[in-house]
Amino acid sequence: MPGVSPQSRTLSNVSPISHPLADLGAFSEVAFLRRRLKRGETVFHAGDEFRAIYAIRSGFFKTVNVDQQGHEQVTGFFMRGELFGLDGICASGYDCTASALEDSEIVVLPFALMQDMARENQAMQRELHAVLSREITRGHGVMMLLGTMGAEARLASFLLNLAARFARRGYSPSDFVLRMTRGEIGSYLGLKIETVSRTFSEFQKGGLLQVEQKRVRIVDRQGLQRVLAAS
Amino acid sequence: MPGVSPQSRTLSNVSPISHPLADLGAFSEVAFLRRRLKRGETVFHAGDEFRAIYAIRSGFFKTVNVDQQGHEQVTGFFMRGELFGLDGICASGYDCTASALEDSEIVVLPFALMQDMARENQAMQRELHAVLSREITRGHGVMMLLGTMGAEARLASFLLNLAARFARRGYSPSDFVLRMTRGEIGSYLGLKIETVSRTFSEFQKGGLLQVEQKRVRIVDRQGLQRVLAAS
DNA sequence: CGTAGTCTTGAACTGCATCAACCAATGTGG
DNA sequence: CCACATTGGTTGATGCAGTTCAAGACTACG
Repeated sequence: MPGVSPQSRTLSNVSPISHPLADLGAFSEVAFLRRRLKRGETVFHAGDEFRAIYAIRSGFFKTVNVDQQGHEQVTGFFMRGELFGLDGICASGYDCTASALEDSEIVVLPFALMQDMARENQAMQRELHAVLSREITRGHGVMMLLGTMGAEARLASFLLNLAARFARRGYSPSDFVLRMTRGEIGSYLGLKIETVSRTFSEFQKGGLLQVEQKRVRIVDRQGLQRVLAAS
Repeated sequence: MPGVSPQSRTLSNVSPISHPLADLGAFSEVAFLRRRLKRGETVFHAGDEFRAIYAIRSGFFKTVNVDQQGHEQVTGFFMRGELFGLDGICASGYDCTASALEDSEIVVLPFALMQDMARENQAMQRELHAVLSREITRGHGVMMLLGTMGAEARLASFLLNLAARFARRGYSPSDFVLRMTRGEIGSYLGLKIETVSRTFSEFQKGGLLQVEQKRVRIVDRQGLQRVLAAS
């Protein structure tokens, strides 16, 4: 923490955040320790002692949970400005493994320090609580997706969610590159890789998407939303 | 808040909490406002302005989320000592509707006050953060269940989870009464009511359970765990 | 340039949903 | 207190969405 004391900082100038996860751009501007990761590197493993949460400055991450039976599932994808590692707070440790899907840079936010800051600064406290509750809400969204939607609706929902998050970062919401594999998408959506692949092809044939490998162009946004509604 | 100032209280004497959601017995002992509800009454609706979180003194609750398409899903069941209403913190409002599954009593914990207390008292802050992150972790568990398990494993997991929570409250972990309907179980587990019913019957025939209406006796706990492992 | 990882597509299978009928428990009004 | 309605639950028959198994194509990276 070179120079400036953490308590003197504030997050009150952070713009109100909408959708799925945090968008705490401001966190990533703060002079905390940074860390660079290459594609495939892990930030922490499930069971590691909890010390910090992480804000993404650049790149793309996934979190993977494993249950007692050894089933693995991707429980989240995170992009620039979003936070991960929020599980495991005050628990025995992280309950997931976080790894980079491309070369990335993150900001390490030691949680003890975050708590100190939250106690000193009400705006900071509110921000922290908002981040946590937003992650709870995101979980509910995934539950609904897995519990009530068919394969087409799941993929459509996933793509529209990605598009919205790219849009808020100033990227094109209709033309982007998927950083994750079909298998990872399937894991997240509770589908097999073949089903994901077939559904992509189907969307392409239906004129909703243009897909070439990892690049996706959303041709008919409304159409995708209709797929959602049709479920 | 009659008499005692909130800042003077502490939660540091609360025993460390394990499993699925909060077990903040201590919260319910505090002299906050209480509220009695009859079976079927709702505590809050999705979209209501967020003001408080709720601790259960007695009874049983469910939370139900609704998405844009109007799909409903039960996202949680909560029993004595557990907290609900954690979503919607610092968001526009609750994202679920909470209602009582039987005549119940809850403690209203105004969140602004909780935040004040958390800023004054580090133990309280830790407790609050633990509760929030535990709810995130619970969400991950449900995602895994919905994303990777078959019907039998889902129901087995559900019953074993209930059993563990009853046990920690001093009730029998092998003989209890379900407070929710088959439909509500199905909604929570991402299954149709007929599948839930059939799976109960199947477990009964297999000698794992004895079921009569809402009363469930777990005859072969190990067997249920084997069902989990078999998935 | 070759090998490993990723993706696509086809064909057959299966687990859960759907549709439908019936039963049991609980509640209501005459 | 009984007749009837309502709600919740069970069970069977059938259908289909998504899985599984299998084979081949494309891509990327050392």
